Amino acid sequence: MSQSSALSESGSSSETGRAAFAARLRALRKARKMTLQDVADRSGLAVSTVSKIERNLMAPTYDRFTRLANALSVDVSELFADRSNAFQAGAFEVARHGDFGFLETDNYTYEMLFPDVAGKSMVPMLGTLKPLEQMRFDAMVEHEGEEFLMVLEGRVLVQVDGRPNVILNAGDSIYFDSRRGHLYASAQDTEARILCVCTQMVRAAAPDQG
Amino acid sequence: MSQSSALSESGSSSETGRAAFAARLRALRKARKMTLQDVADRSGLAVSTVSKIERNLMAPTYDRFTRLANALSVDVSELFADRSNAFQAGAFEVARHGDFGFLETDNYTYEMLFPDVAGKSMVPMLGTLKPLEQMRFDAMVEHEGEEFLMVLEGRVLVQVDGRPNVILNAGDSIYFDSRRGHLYASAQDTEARILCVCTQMVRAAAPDQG
DNA sequence: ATGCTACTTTTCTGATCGGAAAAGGCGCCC
DNA sequence: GGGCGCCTTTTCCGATCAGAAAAGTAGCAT
Repeated sequence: MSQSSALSESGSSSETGRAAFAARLRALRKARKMTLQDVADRSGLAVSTVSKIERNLMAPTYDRFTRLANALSVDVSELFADRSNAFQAGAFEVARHGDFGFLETDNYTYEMLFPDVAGKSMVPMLGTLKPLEQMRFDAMVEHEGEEFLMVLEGRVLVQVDGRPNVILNAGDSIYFDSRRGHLYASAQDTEARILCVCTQMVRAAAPDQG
Repeated sequence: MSQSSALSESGSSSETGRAAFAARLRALRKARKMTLQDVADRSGLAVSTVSKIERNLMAPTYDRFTRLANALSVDVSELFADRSNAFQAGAFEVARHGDFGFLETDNYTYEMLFPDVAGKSMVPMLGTLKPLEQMRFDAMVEHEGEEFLMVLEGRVLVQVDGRPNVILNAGDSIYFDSRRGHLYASAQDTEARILCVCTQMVRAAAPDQG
């Protein structure tokens, strides 16, 4: 008893998601049309144990945990992640040229590709960059994840916080940690076109309402 | 499979890699210059518990588990995955046009971009596709992760297992689950150029060497 | 219905976990 | 050396987990 106040398992708020986990576990088993016995055999656990875990009557320890993942042949992380609106297995989507959602900021015009594919682990977008003189320079962006940029047309100036500026020509590319502040601009007086792929959604960087 | 192949758990029913897990946990804490007390506070666990877990004297249950991940502010999956050669924080690398490692297969010529950046979560590559008639069709590739493909030049035929074939023109792109077998080819009698980004390393698909 | 079979839940007991407090280190200052 | 923080490990015991076996539930024959 006692100390658990801070942890408060009972409170729905600070749940560690065990209920969801339990449900996921059962769902995974059912999806494979396996019985408790099957899972028990493949994992080396007792049937009763699997049953209790699935009904959230018991919190499995590390070992049972990994064995369960193993028995269901999923990566352990899949047992934790809520994939309810995750990338759908077997997903497949085509984006025709010009077929996308626009995202306009002070500095950029981005065309988000595949805006309808939820939970994808990469976010590809096409960008049109204004010339340097027209840019606001207080608007460096930083966000979680990694970023890949390739220049399709024109010349692009890339500023990454704490790194020397780089000029990229068409066909050049750059890969960096998005957590560093970064900023792109056309390096000439015409617009440039880029393809940019992030591993995480970029918040529609509020330009100056800071 | 994927990640921990090298770790070789061997006996499926024996060790579940807890020792490695324990070590990783301690390493993570040390890297953050946190004490057992710190982790205990942030996780709501007892100091002794954290100590025991780190020394592999105890197998934490689901709840302690997620709390620990939380306290160390890592994703739970990171506690399982061995990131010994992970992406370096603040990484930043430029690839000039023509500056890459070649990867030649029966069907494709790929140019891996940023081959030296280890542990990046996206693997971008440029590809030159031979015309359809010259392709081997028994060599569909499938691998973990997701895949993004954009056509830079030419017209490309994309076959994805269980999906209708698609012809992409320059500027078109496609996003799909790489676990479905897939195959690209130039849809005309000249070569096509593509940019392809995967979320996982593509094994140098041995075409038919058993 | 009765029985049969396949699957799941409950029960009960030993094993292990989890936490508070006590006991070790260890470096440092006086 | 003794005292003193700081961090870690050990001890001890209640709480929880884990498994074997018993009991319950459901489908499906006869």
